[in-house]
Amino acid sequence: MDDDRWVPPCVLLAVDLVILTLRGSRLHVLLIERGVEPFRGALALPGGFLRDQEEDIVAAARRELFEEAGLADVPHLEALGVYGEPGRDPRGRVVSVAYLAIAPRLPQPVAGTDAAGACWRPVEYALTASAELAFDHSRILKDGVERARVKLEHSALATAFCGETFTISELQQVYEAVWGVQLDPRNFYRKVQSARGFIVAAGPMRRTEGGRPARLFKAGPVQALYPPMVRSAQAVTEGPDGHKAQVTPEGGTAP
Amino acid sequence: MDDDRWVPPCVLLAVDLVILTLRGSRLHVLLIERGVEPFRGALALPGGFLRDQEEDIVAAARRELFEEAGLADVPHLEALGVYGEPGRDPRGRVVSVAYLAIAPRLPQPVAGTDAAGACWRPVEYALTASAELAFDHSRILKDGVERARVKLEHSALATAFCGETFTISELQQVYEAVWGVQLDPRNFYRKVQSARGFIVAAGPMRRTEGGRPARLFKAGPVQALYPPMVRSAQAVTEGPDGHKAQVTPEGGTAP
DNA sequence: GCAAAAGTGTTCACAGTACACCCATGG
DNA sequence: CCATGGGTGTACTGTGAACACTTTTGC
Repeated sequence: MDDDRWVPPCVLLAVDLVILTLRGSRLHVLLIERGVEPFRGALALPGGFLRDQEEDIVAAARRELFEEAGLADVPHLEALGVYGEPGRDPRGRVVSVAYLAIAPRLPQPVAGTDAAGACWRPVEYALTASAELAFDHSRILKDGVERARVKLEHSALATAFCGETFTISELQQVYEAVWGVQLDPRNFYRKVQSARGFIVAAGPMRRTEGGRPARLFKAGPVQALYPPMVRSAQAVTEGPDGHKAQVTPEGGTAP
Repeated sequence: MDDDRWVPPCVLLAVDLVILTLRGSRLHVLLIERGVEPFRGALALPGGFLRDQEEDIVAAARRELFEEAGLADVPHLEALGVYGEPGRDPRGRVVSVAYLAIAPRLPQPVAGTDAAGACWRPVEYALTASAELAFDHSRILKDGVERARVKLEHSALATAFCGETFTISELQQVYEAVWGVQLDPRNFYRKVQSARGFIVAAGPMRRTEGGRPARLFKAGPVQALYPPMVRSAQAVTEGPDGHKAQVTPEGGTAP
């Protein structure tokens, strides 16, 4: 790879964060308004450079999250990918490591030193052309949302969107918001309980808001879901004109 | 993220490659024997540093693959992850981007400039303690193999292990080798054909080696498989004492 | 009682498995 | 004719979707 004289080139290492949360049954992403060039004034994912040579990459991600949006204690950061094409950043060769996190109702973020403002935006809005994020952040966000959708099927991630304890219908709202579909409450009820170790009863307590009180659950011990929560069938989505349409994997309408 | 005086730190960017292929119905990985320090003489995944500031990361991966093992034309490199803990490389702060590739019977690799030798090793062997790869390459290889297993379920990746055209039982051998299980040929035959766009007939030609000639197929147009090839059931694996045992997702034995 | 949400039971269709059986070739 | 692997038909079984129905609360 190198002879003794040749010295490998350096690159600037950055982190970017896709932080997703649920607000009012819609999926939101944390964005900041950039306070410095380049892309000053544009919306972007929170992130920034490594502070020094020794800083761990995940640690840098947590630090930036705190500095730019005042958020601490975000539970789990999952590596999403690397974005390092030459030319993606006008400041030079910047390679960015993207992380994905998911959390229950997070507090209103506060603007930090390099960010003129931090805010939650619905992901559909953030992905429209009118929002146009800085750098290649639209791409990163798109990858992050897709990753979240897939993870919901095979991992116990959905409970991370909820609070300490939750009802089954609250958990259902997570799936509906992230997947953008409607699910049958009765079948969801059983399906989620049949996944062994996914959720466990949290005391005989009950909480209410409307009809019959619901049992409370908390996240179970397992990470990998079996059987998985499959997304293809049973999924019913709102059509543009308000009626319901079957979602098929091909994207067409089922016969 | 930075004030005007502060300059972000540089890191050395490397690439590592997990190249998988099938040899004699077993899954093999491409390894090199390191010809330079550190870890001189140890086995490692092929890889190396970016050549210059402007080089694309995937391009660097392809270049290293050619330089270290003489392999060109490896079809598709998929980003596997980033490995960048401080201390993973004694030469300084090295952040490595790992790629995964999968290919049909690749030629015998040739040793390159920095590699004393390049060779195919069965993955079970490469993952044992006795093989002990350099750096954190055991971890990367483990992640790569697991990724390949999962991708076989949901994507048309398996055809990439085969040649231009292949029979259905050849395709089955791919699944059996990567998953480490045995499948029922009759059911596999139909299942693989029911996944729309996965494989398409390749002419009325037939090829033979034993019994009745088999139809030839080639890779179809789709990337995502529907329905997916599920791995859980129907999977029968050889027990240590030779008899067959049911594989359950929990790893236990089915009742 | 009525509305609303939680939770249960039951039916039906279909997908996955197992396996009997037929087909096409080489020796 | 037999061995070998390719390919088809079919019965059984479990899971998911659909939906009727009961339970428990507030008003």
